[in-house]
Amino acid sequence: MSTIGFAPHDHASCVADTMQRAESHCADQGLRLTPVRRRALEILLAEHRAQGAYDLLAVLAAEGMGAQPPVAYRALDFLVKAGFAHKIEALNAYIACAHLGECQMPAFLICRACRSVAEADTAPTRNRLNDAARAAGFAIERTVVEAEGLCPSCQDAAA
Amino acid sequence: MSTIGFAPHDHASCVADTMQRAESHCADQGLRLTPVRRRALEILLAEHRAQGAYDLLAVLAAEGMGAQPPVAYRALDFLVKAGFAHKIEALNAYIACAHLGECQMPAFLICRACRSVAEADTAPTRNRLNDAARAAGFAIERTVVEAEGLCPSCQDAAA
DNA sequence: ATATCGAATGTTATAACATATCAATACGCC
DNA sequence: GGCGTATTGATATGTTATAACATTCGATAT
Ligand SMILES: [Zn+2]
Ligand SMILES: [Zn+2]
Ligand SMILES: [Zn+2]
Ligand SMILES: [Zn+2]
Repeated sequence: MSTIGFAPHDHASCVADTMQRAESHCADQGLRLTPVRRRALEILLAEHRAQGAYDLLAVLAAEGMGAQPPVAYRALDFLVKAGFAHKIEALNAYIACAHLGECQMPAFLICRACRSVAEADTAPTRNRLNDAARAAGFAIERTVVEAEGLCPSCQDAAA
Repeated sequence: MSTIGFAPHDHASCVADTMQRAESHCADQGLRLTPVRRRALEILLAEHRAQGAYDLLAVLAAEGMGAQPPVAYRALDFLVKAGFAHKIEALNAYIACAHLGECQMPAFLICRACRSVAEADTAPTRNRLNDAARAAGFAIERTVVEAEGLCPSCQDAAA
């Protein structure tokens, strides 16, 4: 369990490492990390918070990289499919993956106040859900595990 | 773990029981199950499927119970807060609770083809998430556990 | 009975999130 | 160069959700 997102850390190298790994992953897999996609990933990575598609779009537009919703959604679609980003269903928003591509079944701790997000890998949950699914004859393709609440700093702020 | 929603069952009494329990729960808690709210619950209960707010609204409107979005969203808000319904975040849709108010931490199996939903209570998952949250100093207020895939009949249909 | 207050509803408008469609361009390959 | 595919540009539309304010309803207190 990493709590990156709530804890202070060397964020500059956090970003640099991830971009590096994204580059080489794309090279390996024959994926094209085009300028818009690359910039979209940088924008998501800039903060360990969920950002809406239109937030992303606003930044891209300000930089002259396309001003229509499809630009943002296409980039997000690519990043999600490549495993570089996740959609936070409870917020209809997006966040860069904290483990670049190594996620099996991500779980998120989501602050409702500041939208910061910590990502974990919760294999045990999958087992439990798998039991339930098997009993029901249900074929799981994707799982969503999200916990909403308050992060440490927002708890302090509320006190 | 109940797999109501996928398995055949006496749905008429499933509905009647739930409405009964909703009535008495409201009486106990001083909540008002007004005509619109009652009808909204009946509509959700009619199927063990997720229904969009605008689907619900269409039915209410056809019956002369209000034709504007806030009508549906207010009713849904009441039902969710009372524990009579859940929002399925992965679909932006709503479903009646299968355990009327007895849910601690619901988990859902969601068919992407027919939107039928089975509800389970997964206390063990909570423990795992709680461990993660405690380690991060995060205060969980609500959890979302959803598995998307294919229900038994839609698997058969696809075969 | 009637004034008052809070809850619920009616109504209009708009915000926020997401996709369909088709044309134009860039890229990799032969 | 010529071809097929992936990507981008652009317009329009579809879908989900809330803000804001007026009105009505229901219980309570005088
Ligand atoms: Zn970081
Ligand atoms: Zn926070
Ligand atoms: Zn039933
Ligand atoms: Zn199905």
